[in-house]
Amino acid sequence: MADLFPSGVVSGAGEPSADPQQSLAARLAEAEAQHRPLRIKLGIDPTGADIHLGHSLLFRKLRAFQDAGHTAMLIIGDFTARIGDPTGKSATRVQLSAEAVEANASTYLAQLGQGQDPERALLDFRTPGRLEVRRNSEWLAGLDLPRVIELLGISTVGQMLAKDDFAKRYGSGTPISLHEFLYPLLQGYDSVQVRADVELGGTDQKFNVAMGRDLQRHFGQSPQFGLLLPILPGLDGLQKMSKSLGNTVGLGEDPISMYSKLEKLPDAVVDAYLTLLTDLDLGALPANPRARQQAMALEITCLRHGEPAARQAQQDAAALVSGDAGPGAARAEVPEASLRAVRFPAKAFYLLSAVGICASSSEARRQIQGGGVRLDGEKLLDPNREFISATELHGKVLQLGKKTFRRLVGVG
RNA sequence: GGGUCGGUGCCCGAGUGGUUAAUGGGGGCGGACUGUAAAUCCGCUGGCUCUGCCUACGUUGGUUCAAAUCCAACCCGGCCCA
Repeated sequence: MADLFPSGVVSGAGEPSADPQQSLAARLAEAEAQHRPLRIKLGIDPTGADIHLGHSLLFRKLRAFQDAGHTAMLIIGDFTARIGDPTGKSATRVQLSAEAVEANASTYLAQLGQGQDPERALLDFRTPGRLEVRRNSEWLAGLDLPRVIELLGISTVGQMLAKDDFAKRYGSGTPISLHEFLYPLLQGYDSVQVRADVELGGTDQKFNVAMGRDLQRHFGQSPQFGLLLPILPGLDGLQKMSKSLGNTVGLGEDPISMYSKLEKLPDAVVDAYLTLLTDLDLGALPANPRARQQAMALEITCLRHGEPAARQAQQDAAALVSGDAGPGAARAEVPEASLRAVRFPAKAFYLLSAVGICASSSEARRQIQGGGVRLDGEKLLDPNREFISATELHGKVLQLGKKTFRRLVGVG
């Protein structure tokens, strides 16, 4: 069975026992004795549409529990998402509509492998009893004031201010809205509702997970075990992987972009990726940093897209960047960009933005002037260079910097 | 509710009537170097099919030939008091 607690990956939250692994083991033994599967809670926040590698680490673990015969309780935080996330910088954030949340939720499930080939799916959607998907609006939307007050009474301001995020903001004079205090409580209440035995989360979730334990105790349940996984560093190697930081690799990304992002991951975090996202044996891998990096990129791409696609991506990525980008790039698989929306005659800087390589035509102009743009391997230096028709550009590869490529395709 | 300080570009943060898309730092992007890395050095970092034209310093209105800079009201926040 897949290891439920690989070394260095597990830490407990609020367990009396000094050894977290031991108390998880106790939990498992207890389930065994009672002939019942453990209920493993994992909450997801359907605020964005994409799942990235940082999330997938949690799902991998959840899957391991499923494979060991336990029940995954996937909680979609549709209610909490609608109000807003307190850990964000701006307290007032866009309130998502119910429809938007629902749309995100189904995109999530699709990415997790709902209705897909079970081999490639992140979670086991098929085996009966292995997965329950719940939305927390089921029990949160109807909470009445007396119950809310009861929840509020379980914690104290002091406890709330002990939470890292709150402590920082309070200390620095950044506003904290009262309703933000409700978050940990509501999230904890989810644990009560689903009678979670174990809650999975990143180490940054320690506070919330511990709160869940308090609430469960308050409501007469035996408190869940918090299984806290390390936070995956982002592509910058410094901060956590997070969409708002723009340092993510999305599970939905094509093999090439996935591979090429990963192969230039900072050395310092390559091993973290290997341990957290793959089952490879570190000792068996090449010691050379570059080779190791590539092995990691290949394996992760492989897990998601299958070996043939991953190998192809590796080759293509090499071809794209190798000095003679021209012929190499012409063969390699490059995302296509339609010229349909481009109005001809088109000046170079306009083309870049119209095709979506640059965010704006002004930026495109700057990039060209800065020498960062190539057309079929040839440096494009005049932002005002005019192209008269789509046929002139059809099939050519437009390149920005070292990693952005688009094959231009004309109409028809 | 009262007092007080403050709201500047992705972030932090200068600027307090007049050669301005607005000093500086961070981040980001591009170039050189390299291992498609790190470190280092250099450039760029509002928008627009752009030799010019737009829109920008919480919001709205006002005073000025001229405001991010002065005035008023409003909105939002920190701190202190109640």
